[in-house]
Amino acid sequence: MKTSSCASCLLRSKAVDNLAEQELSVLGESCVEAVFEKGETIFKQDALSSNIIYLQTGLVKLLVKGPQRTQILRLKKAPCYLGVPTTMGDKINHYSAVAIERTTACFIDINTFKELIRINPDFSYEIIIELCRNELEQFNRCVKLVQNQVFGRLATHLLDLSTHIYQSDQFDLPLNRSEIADLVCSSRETVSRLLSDLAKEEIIKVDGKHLEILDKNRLQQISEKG
DNA sequence: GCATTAACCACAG
DNA sequence: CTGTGGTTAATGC
Repeated sequence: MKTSSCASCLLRSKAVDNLAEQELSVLGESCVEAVFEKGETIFKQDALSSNIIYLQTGLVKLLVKGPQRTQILRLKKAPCYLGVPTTMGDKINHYSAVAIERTTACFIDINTFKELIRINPDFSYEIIIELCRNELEQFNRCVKLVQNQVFGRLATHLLDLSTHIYQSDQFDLPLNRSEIADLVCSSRETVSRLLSDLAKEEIIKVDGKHLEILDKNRLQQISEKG
């Protein structure tokens, strides 16, 4: 088994930047790097989890099995940690993570991670910050989902893809229509229709999975007012 | 009542 | 896998 050299890693997290040389080598010894192709599962709901995942590159969707259908909790883009709540908070995963782009992930042994949290406050601080930001994002998403109409929910997520994930007005949708529906809590048909409607209004341009945002202001209005 | 919203079904590229 | 049309139920003037 090859051990990773976290000391020389260019993609390491801000938290890991705070580790001393000796801590870095401890981390490296308990850390394994793996590549996931689009569609491959990184970890699975209900399975035992004994690792914290750090995403170096790529894009991932988090899924939960609901009573009716599978819900997409959210998308997560590298660099970020995955599974801290689900691994620290319980023995099993409460959700699955599936790569939706080619993704490189480091698997960190939970005991090593806990030990680093314990001995290095600057490391812990960065982890807490990331967890807190996550929680705030989740709260916002929750309110949007519950109080906005589908139009607004879809618009919000298109803007999110554009500004936070791809940093461009043009990108290829990483999900099919049905998955977008699972993300915005709607049906596949409605997503199809709304995308064509937005295209008719010349707010966006759609060609299969390719999407271009033409009128960001109007999309923002729709996103806010629903 | 009448309009709007959005889900479900069905069927065709 | 997608786009559209018809139908239907819930909700709001």
